[in-house]
Amino acid sequence: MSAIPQPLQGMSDIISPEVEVWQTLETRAREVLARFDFREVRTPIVEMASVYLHSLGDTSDIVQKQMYAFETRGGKQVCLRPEGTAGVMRHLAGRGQEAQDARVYYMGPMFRAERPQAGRRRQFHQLGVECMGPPTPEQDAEVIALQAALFEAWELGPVSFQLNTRGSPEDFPRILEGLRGELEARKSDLCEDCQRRMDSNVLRVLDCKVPGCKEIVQELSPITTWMDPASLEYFDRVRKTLDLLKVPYEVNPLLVRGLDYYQHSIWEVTSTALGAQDALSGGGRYRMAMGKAELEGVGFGIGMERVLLALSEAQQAKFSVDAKPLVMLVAQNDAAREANLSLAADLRRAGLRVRMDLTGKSMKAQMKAAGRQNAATVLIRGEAELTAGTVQWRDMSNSEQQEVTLEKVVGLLVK
RNA sequence: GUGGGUAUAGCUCAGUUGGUUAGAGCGCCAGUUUGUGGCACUGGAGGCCGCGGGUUCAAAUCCCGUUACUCACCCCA
Repeated sequence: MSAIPQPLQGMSDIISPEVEVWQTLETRAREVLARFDFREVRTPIVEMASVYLHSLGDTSDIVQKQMYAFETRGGKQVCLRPEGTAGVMRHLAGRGQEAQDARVYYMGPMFRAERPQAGRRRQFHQLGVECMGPPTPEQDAEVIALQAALFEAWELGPVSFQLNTRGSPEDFPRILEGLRGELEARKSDLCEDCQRRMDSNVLRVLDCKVPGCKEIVQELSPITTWMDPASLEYFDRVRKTLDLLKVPYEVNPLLVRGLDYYQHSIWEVTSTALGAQDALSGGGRYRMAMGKAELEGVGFGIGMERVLLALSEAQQAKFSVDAKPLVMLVAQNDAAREANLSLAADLRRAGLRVRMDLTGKSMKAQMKAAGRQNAATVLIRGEAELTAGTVQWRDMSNSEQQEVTLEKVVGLLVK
């Protein structure tokens, strides 16, 4: 047993019937994305480590300890992508006007070396969207509307859209200073983590789950206190546009997001169907340096594993049963089995899903297999049918059986 | 990186205060008069009880280590 290799920790094979759920989600997503006129971009899974080092913020945990990084034989520092935005920015950087207008999306695996838990894997899959261009509140709202359309297409049930603003980069120092100032007096009442956060990442104090911290946070001034009027005006227009686009949301003044590159609109989608990791998706407007290029855009990433977890069993079953009905060919003897090989070729060419026994099992065993595999139709041939040029057509749902000529079989099955 | 729980047949699990050939259900294979499924009955295959070490006359059962799974923290999708 120990000799058989297992997948790496936090990575797993995705198999039927679950893989059909993935396929359905992906297909529906592509339809929605096309309606908003977004195009797919497929960037490499391995990039130069520098692509992430500078863009995600050097202090984030992702960069500090979660990257699968290694050195190539040529001595290059590379890593498996821990998220999608930076790779897309690497692609767009230096592309001038083309990049200015980009509306792109990606789907695929990301890698972070964390301890796995419910809704968190080391290899996980994200669907991400990046919309470039000048920062307008209307653009932010349109991207949020796209995200809402995705969840609607997936029939995900009730999800909560939570929206907030981080203000402009000019606001940041005032916000951090303001927060630290108000927290300083209460520092000894904060949990250990939050005392550490006061230096490393003050904003994170706002969404601490420890009850004592929550109380303190309630008494703080909202971060909008330290924002420029222009930033507040920006946020108002995002909200107005969302109303016009008929996207329901709620403002959560305590919402913060982990990555440094966000500014102005940030949002999260959560589901009560999930455990501790209840965020299905997170997004926001960002500005990112990539080499000497500076890019700004708005986008979001959706954790596909979490979407699957949030889907009810019933919905998953519904998404799985889209396979075509199965036709099973049953043979009484070798001659019939050989004839069935040709029949199988014809039926498959006609687009039907066909299986047959190739090992010479008894008819009883073949019928049993047909039942187990949920065949809709069984075509049976023995000596009598071979000489007559017919097959026995058995409808497995009601056990009704009749003899039909070979010429008619394809036509009957295809309709 | 930190902490809790779990690890016995393909799957879901029993296994009493350590005791001799390790069990059940489902699934699988074959039969119940030889050209036919789903029900029922009969029989069969399949486990060095995660891996390594220790205690003991004796370990699935007790002790230590290790790996994986799982849940939570940190952090994040």
